[in-house]
Amino acid sequence: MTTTQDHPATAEAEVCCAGSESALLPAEQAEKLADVFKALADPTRVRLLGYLAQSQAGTACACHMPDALGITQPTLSFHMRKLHDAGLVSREKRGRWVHWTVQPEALTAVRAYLDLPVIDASPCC
Amino acid sequence: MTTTQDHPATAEAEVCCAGSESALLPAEQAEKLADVFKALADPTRVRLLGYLAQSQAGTACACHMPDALGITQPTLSFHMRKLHDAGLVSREKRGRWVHWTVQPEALTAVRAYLDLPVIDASPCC
DNA sequence: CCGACGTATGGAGAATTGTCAATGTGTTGG
DNA sequence: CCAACACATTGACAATTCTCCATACGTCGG
Repeated sequence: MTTTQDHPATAEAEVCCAGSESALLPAEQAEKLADVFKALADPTRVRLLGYLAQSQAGTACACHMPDALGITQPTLSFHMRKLHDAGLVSREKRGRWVHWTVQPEALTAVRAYLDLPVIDASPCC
Repeated sequence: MTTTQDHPATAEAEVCCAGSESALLPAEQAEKLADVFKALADPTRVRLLGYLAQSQAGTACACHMPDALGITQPTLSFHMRKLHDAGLVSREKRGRWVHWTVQPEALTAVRAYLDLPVIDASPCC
């Protein structure tokens, strides 16, 4: 279960650079980020969310969701549930129809993560 | 296989707004985006990539990858391969050790997608 | 050249995911 | 009140994913 491998000597100059020892994201936070990424880890859902975002006010009725996706109604329902569970869209029932709206706020954490502020090259290795 | 449901009449005012008919992302493009999201759809990989990004010049040797992850060496190799296959990191072998470097360019498409320029509310529904 | 080391790969098993057909639930129109 | 509709849920199945152990591969030190 142990991964770290001892370097021959910490004092000697090694092929491998002296460990930068940067911090690790807390497990809980990493899981929350991964959950959002999971919700987007399917082409159909990527298209559905993109479709919604392009609609007026980020809202569209499910009945407008294109047949071009080539999926059945239960499958569409399945995917919208995933997006909803991840907080990416909100659900509003108007009569018989369900209207979905993008929740852009749900993406702020992911966007911050993806900015990945890489430390510019210092004399390391 | 058909999802679209006919509205009683296109002419009549319905509960559901007149379809915004926005375009759908091309399947190929949606798959490429989903592939990157898949690579990030795991807490361990989210932490690994974050760790790399925080290291000097976005580079770190695998031997520095923290034991705190609680995974075995094959599992670490498995995850790094996923990140590599998605183009998120590059691999460079220096002697016995492998050094990984973040490839921030691989994220530009995803970042553009996540900007989701929602059209501000027009009189729709 | 040989043994130790860092990493990758193969195989196996449990868990999760995506899809569909069939069915259930709530709403609307006649 | 009843039939048609919009959507959700269930159950089933194939495919994928994550994890480990065992082992193979390439490289370095002695």
